[in-house]
Amino acid sequence: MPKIVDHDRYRKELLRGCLDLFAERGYGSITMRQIAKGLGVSTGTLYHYFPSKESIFMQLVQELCEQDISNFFAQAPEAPTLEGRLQAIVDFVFKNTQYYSQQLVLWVDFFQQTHTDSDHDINFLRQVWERARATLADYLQISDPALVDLVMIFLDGLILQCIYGRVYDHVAPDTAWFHQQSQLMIQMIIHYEQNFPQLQT
Amino acid sequence: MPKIVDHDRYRKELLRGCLDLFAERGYGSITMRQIAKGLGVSTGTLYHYFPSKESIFMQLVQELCEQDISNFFAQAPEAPTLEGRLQAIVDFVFKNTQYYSQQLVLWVDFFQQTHTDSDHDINFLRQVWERARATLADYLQISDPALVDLVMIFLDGLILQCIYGRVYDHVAPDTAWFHQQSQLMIQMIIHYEQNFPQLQT
Amino acid sequence: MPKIVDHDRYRKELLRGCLDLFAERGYGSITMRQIAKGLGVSTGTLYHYFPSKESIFMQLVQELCEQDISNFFAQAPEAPTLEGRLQAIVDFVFKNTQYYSQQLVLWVDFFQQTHTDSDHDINFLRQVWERARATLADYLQISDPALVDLVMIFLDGLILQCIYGRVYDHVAPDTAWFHQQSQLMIQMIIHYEQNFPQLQT
Amino acid sequence: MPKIVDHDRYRKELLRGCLDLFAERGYGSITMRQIAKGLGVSTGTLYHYFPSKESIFMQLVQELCEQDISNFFAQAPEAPTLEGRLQAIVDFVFKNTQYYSQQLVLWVDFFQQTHTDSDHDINFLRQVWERARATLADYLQISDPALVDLVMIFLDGLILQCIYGRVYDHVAPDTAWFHQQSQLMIQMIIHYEQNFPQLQT
DNA sequence: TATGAATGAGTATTCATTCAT
DNA sequence: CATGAATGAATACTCATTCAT
Repeated sequence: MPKIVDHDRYRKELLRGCLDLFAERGYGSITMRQIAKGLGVSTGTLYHYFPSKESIFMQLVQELCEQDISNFFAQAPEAPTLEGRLQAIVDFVFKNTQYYSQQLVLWVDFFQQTHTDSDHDINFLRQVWERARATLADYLQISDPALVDLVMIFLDGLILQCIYGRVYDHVAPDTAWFHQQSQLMIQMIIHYEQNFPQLQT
Repeated sequence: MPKIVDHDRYRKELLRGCLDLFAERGYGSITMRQIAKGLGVSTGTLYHYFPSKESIFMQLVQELCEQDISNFFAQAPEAPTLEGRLQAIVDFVFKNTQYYSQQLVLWVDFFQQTHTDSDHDINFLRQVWERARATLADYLQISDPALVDLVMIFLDGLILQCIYGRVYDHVAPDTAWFHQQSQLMIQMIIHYEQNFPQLQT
Repeated sequence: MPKIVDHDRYRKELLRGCLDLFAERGYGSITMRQIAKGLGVSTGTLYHYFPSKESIFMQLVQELCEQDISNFFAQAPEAPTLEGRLQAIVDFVFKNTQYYSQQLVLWVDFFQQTHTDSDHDINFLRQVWERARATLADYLQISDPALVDLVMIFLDGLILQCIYGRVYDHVAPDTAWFHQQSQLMIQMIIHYEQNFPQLQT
Repeated sequence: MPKIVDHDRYRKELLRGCLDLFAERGYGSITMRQIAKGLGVSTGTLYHYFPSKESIFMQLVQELCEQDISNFFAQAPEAPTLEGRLQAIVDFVFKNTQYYSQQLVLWVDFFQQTHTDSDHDINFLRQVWERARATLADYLQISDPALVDLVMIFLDGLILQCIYGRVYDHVAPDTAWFHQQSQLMIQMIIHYEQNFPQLQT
């Protein structure tokens, strides 16, 4: 009759709590004690659920990719036009600016980590990444991978500028600026796509 | 005064040597001994020129902003058309992909650092940033700040994708992909600008 | 009372399983989890039967002393001559070289433990030790305690050399060498005893 | 103009200070902080001279073997008869009972360590060990290796009994007992050797 | 009786920093 | 100027032990 705890469930719960912590302090700087404290458990418990700091980090990256990216895209509203769908995505990103800022920081951290330590199982991340791109392509109903990539580039760049903006201004991202840039990009794509129909399905 | 010049000269020399080091291991993970070793000096000497690790980091960010961003844009070739100038910029970024990847990673680190430690003099960075944007606007001869921002967003996103690509594939950025995306973006801008002339000077 | 018997029975069973574990890793290095795993039980169960790690160790030493030393000597064959009896003992030790190597290591560990922690009830060990010596004297039919001690010294030294040998050569103890040394010692004792009859009963 | 310290000299000095510490608490139980404190330095300094705890331990074993065993045997007095030389050795061991007790404990610890961790360079120890035996053979002027081994077995067993004695009685080794056993052994060897002259050079 | 989740002090080791030379 | 020895607090991680189930 052991203490009844759904080990896996609790592990994922803890994992979710780690995003803020890693995003705020970064992989290299945050300590296990800080993580444990942030999660409200002891270091011993943390190690009961995760074998190492690196493992937490890797599992977190994986979990976020899998759960959030596909999940959240599934919740996206239906829209009849490409413009509407692009708008929906941009709105969605805007509503979750902080979340995606954190995730971007996490990914860059991840880049440094893997880049340095060499031997890591990176394949699973690649797959998740591809799935994210496929989901986006699916939702937008764009078959040309180049255009999908362009949208991703734009969204990444947008998030990055928000991060920089937060550093310089210590303010929340500028709504007006965000929408101005989004509209500009959407208009460009729509406008361009009307003259180069091969871009769309 | 000659001594001071030498001292300062050497300091900047050391500083330049730090970019690779910080970019590869990240601010949080690299140690002063590793930096010293990477520069070929003793820790004592390092502390003779810089009061702390944080100081090196901050000075490095500043130095790179001041020197490189504006400097390198000044070296860009003249081009009669907007398309040519955009092309020149994209080519330039492509030729220095590694450098800008490192710098992007450095900036994200910087974000975490300042975000966490609160009290830092960030103003000088803001100014440098504005100067970089102004330089870009100047070179492109675009007066609409929105469009300049869009170009920056695109370039940032592009670099970020290169970083991600390096993680997944362990390869140098894909030349063909890079150019495909660049052309798409440039064509969109050109195409769009021909129908919305208010965008250009 | 049957419950208590079962409890005690199981406790001793677990105890016997601990010898290998303690002997291989040493008291200081082995962990309770390793012991539990080695015994095929949970840490909780281990603590159900033993109040602490130290307790397991002490009980193990006691158990081994009581049970094995006297027990095994009792199983020794009858022999009419001193030479035969010495031979029987040496053969017995040789057949159980591994066991006695482990026990010797255990005793040295015990020495460190008690030596450091000061307050332990060591008296029971002293008694067991005396009983072992008495048993040996009895079996050999030697009344001179000095000669009994000499035999014990020789046996201890022999085991120790086997341990060293195992470290250097990573091989099982050398049978030929073992017998050569035993014969030499036995001959010396016999030879000496014939000229100094006061040594024997 | 660095701080002038003879790195190697100081390292060996620290090493010598470690014998008592390791012998008293054992490799597995002693902590680096305790070692540092016992040596009167900081943990940082300790790690400046030794890369790891294991390294200290291994270097200590090597250092003691090399320096002490051969050194101290060299200081042994000349003696015309085998009896005199055996006496000299026994006296020497007796005078350094504590030292050799510690060393024996150290060796048993070493056995556990190497036995467990598998891959260690043990060869150098084997060589030192052989040198020690050769030195002993040389001094005793005994050419029969079997007899040399017997002496070593006797000495090891003697030390071991002293250790056990210390546990039970909490007293210094019993001088009378030590000499009684020594005399018995010496007489046996002498007596035996007079009838089996092949044992000597 | 048996389990294994939880704890937090403790472990080996690292690190930014200082300072005697 | 330059060195690298010295420091001790901090880090990732472990461990004996407890206790709810």
